[in-house]
Amino acid sequence: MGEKQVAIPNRILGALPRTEYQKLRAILEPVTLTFGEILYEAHAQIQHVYFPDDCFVSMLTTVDTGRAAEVGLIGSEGMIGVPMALGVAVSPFRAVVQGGGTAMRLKTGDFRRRFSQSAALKREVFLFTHLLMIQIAQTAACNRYHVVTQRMARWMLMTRDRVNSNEFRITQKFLALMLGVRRVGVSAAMSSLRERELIGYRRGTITILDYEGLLAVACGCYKTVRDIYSGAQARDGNTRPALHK
Amino acid sequence: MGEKQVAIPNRILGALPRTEYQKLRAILEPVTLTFGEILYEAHAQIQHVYFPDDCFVSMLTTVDTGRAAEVGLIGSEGMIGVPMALGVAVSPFRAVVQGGGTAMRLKTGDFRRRFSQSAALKREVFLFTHLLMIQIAQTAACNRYHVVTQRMARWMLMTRDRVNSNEFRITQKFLALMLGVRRVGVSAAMSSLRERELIGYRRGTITILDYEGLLAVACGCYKTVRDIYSGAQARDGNTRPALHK
DNA sequence: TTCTTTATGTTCGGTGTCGCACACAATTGC
DNA sequence: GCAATTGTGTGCGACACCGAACATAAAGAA
Repeated sequence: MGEKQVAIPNRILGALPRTEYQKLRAILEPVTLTFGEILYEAHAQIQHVYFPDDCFVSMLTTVDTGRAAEVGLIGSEGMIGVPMALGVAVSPFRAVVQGGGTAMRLKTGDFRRRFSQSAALKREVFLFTHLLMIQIAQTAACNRYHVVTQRMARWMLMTRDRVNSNEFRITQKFLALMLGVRRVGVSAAMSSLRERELIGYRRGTITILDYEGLLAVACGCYKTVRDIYSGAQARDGNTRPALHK
Repeated sequence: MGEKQVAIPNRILGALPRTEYQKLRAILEPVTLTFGEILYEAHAQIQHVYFPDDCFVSMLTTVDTGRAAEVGLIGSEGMIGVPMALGVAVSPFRAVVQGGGTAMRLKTGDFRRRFSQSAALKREVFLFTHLLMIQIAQTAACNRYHVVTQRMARWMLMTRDRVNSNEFRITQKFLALMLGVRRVGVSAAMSSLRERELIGYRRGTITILDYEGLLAVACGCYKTVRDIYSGAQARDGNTRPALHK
């Protein structure tokens, strides 16, 4: 039996064969990420790739000057630093910690070395890259078609999945920044949801009271992406149904 | 000297070492793609990957039921079938030929084989994957912030670059579908641009009359993405400045 | 030719979001 | 205790876009 099996919160790391993981383990550095911390500035060199345990990170892209919009939300299901897997050491996006917590990280050089040698790591990271691309594309369409209330509900549901809790901290101001709308719009949308008893909130803390109800308010983008993620991650052993030929 | 060097229109294929390309050449199948042709349906198996010569293809993602939005535009600078490079044989998007022309294609099995054996092909395809991701993300932000006229001008400029001509065929109806707006909106925006003598059009044919003027009308998203693309592709021999460490 | 189809132009009321400004409430620091 | 900071709620006019319906114009088919 040997040493106790410790649960690995991060899905990518958790999906690696035991031996692969052990090799990585030695060079993985546990870090605590705090709300607001900027992991990458846009167009800056990537120094580390991060595998979140229980934190989550927003990917933001900038338009014009000053205005930004969230294009992706990454938690324990993924990795921050996907460009490294594509041979690029510059992050096109700004990566901001939305929910504090712990993560494991690797120096870019270490990542590059291990990545080139581990078929399993490649497979997992590439699969996540694919999923992230889908999430970003869905966000593009979502931004085009759906109103603030729907997009906000989607954001809350996505966040819930990533923090694995019905309660999380976010102010209206920050939520407005993520969605790319005025705080006033978020304020109106949130009070509407509170009135319908789908959520509760007070001064920076949001609680999801009625998951199903919120799901009904949110646009289908949430469900679409969630199902693709969970479909890709539903696996027995090494089989990955549907997605792989 | 040997045989005559034929120009390779597709950038990915053109960037391969001569010997690599020769090996691919034997199994590349030249095809003619016509306007409206659907290369992949969303969530369907990928049968071929395509390397456009002078045609270009829209990637569309669906929301709700029936409504779709363009998330990417791919011409001779890229490849259709990026998920294959990530180990996934299912296209998350619908791929529709927007501008007819010729392309080279590979069966998925052939692509997989060659891809796993060619470092150069991997490098080029992964770089393009990275660029495509940036384009999609920029589209997400663009959809959020910019008005129809700006987005439409951006689309025209992107298309111009891909067909390498100031004139191309597209009806208001189709342009409306791509942008995810009403045809009425496109109609108004186009007549505004015509009045300012930035473009000309009649029954399905658009001509860019004033590139600089159109650039001024379009949102910065066009320039942002264009510069990243050309920066990544500016290369002397094998050096790829800035993007690679 | 005439008929049909396709492409483009115009009008209507309704609504979601904008930018701005201001008021109030809760928390923190002194 | 009080002041300062931060978070939230409201009102206002402006405007881009929506859905729908209808009108005109150009191209192709009979």
